[in-house]
Amino acid sequence: MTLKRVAEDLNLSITTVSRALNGYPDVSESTREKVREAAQRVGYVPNRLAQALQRGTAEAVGIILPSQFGHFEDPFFLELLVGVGERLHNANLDLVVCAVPEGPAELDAYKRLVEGRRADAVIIARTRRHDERIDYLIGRGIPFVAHGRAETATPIAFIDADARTAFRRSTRRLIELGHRHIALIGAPEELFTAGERRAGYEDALQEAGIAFDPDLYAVTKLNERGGTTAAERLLGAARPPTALLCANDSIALGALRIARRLGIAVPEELSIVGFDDLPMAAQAEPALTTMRQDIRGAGARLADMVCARLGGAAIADLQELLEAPLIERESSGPAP
Amino acid sequence: MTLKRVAEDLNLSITTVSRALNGYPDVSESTREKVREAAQRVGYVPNRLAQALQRGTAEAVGIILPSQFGHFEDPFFLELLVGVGERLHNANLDLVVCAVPEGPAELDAYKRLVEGRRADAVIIARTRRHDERIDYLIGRGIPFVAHGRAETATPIAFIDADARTAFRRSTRRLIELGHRHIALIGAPEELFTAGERRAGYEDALQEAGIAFDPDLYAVTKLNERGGTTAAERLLGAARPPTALLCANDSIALGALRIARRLGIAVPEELSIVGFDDLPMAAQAEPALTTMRQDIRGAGARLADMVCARLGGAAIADLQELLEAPLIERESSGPAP
DNA sequence: CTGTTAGCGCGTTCAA
DNA sequence: TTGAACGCGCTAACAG
Repeated sequence: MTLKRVAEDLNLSITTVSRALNGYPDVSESTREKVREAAQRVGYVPNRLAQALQRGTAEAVGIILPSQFGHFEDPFFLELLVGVGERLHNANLDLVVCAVPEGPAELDAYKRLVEGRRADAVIIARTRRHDERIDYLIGRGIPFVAHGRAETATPIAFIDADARTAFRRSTRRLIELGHRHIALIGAPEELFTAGERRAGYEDALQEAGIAFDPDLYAVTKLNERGGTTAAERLLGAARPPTALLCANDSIALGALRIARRLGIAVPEELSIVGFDDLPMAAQAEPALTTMRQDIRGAGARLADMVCARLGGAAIADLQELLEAPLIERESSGPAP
Repeated sequence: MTLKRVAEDLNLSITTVSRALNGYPDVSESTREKVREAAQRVGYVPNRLAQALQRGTAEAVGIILPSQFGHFEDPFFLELLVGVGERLHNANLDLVVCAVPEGPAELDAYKRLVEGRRADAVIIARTRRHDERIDYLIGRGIPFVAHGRAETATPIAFIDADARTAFRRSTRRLIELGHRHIALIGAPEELFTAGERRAGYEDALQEAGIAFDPDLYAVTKLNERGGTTAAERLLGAARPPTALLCANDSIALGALRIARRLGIAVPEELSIVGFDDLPMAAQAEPALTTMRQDIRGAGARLADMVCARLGGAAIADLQELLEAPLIERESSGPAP
């Protein structure tokens, strides 16, 4: 059903029908009513593609889902997606999702999205310190907002958890509990957040006069398997740590499993702390101490920010650093 | 960059450029090369909106993400999304995702998607026995494929796990292990799969000459909390079951937690079996016995099926029932 | 208040 | 082998 057919039915011009439906003031009330009624009756719905072409915008925002081969995806993404999606839906914007394998294909997907005019703006997640996606978007002048920060020449719109503060606080708390031998299982160093987490950890150590020990630092992918391998190595050392600070909950859960397998009691002999507060964190045995991030809320804010950006808001007003409070559960306690 | 500008640069007509790029035979090789080179150089990418409008198709498929208020989402969806998304991306189709709260808004979202010509076809998941979304799509003649079956007057394109067979097999196995008191924690009965799961369970009971006992049957939402409340009730009965068959892994994980809290040893005193084989199933303590579903693979097949459907394939050729093999881990064993 | 005209970027007739 | 002209469905400038 098109505007044209509605117009023919009513013996009116296409223009008048369009104006009546779009609430223009210069159309008589009686006509407007007639048009409204007719449109309703025949079930007229505007063709968004045509609208978009005419307006020169896609009325959509894009997001890339980097899929990992052979691995289950991070539940993090689904929450983010739901948060973003619901809010965009209310703003009458479509969400175009591209799932591509992690790697170079990712950037191509962004290009296709924006150069094919399929999306007016994009959202990017899991930012890297030097992020070619961001460089590309800045270079092309495409509006975007990021979940996470990056090292860029010009400022970007972002929302991020203040991981540095959170990790400093958590490390401090562990020190307070008597731990002196605290290991960090960090994220791959190309991720921006990896540096933040490590910095927070080092801040606290320094404040307490504890030297950073490279033997107590490991780096792995942000999934459970990464946690198991890294924890295995750290716990098998001559002087194993009494506490394990993990870059995210998946890693922490992996560490928990290794501890159990090695017969190390948690939290009596070893404290473990995660980050994210995934649903499974509270369900773990023992329940995982972690730092909380409201992922769905962040998604909603990201959607708001995209809208604002499309509306011309300044980047400086679109930068948010969120608290990630420490949730102490059963997996952490006094040093042995 | 538009076709027009490329044409102007080359002193050719828009038509010729279009044809050269789209591989029409009636254009000289030399012209084609020149055009290709120029397009490449200026970075021409066709405007998909314009293409879509012209062709009368959206070159996109839609999918709805039903979000649950106050609950974390089922990881199931993310896997499905990745499977669908990757395959569609390769087919050069966009995936537009709508996240809406579960309920009546869901149907509206579908309407917006297809009536606004934003999607040529849709994918629906978690089908209900009487599914108004399916009725609507059939009524409007919109191509769609479903993950799961439904009771419909006309056949539909679907992919589904053969839960009936899987549940029969699992129940049989438990009987073989000496269990006679087997409880089922089923899904909400409006879901098609709920009936299948229960039927498989009943099939096996009947084969073994065991009467169905309504006191050993509970129904809950497909999440962990549902599992805890249902298991609590079942295990607190006068003659508690020695085995718990759960509609999915989330429920089973909830049941596992309750068993632990009640001091019931698994599998020595109680066997627990799930469905889906989520990543956390293998990580649970004890590792969960479950029935495996390849969700990402199903997503990929769904994408193929949508393409086939859009290409005019018959519905009868687009119906797949997949095995869900029993994966025996540590949470099941001989009856006490 | 309403209609005519033009054009968004593209594919596809029909002529030349 | 190429180009001019038309239309997909819609909104907006300009007349009347």
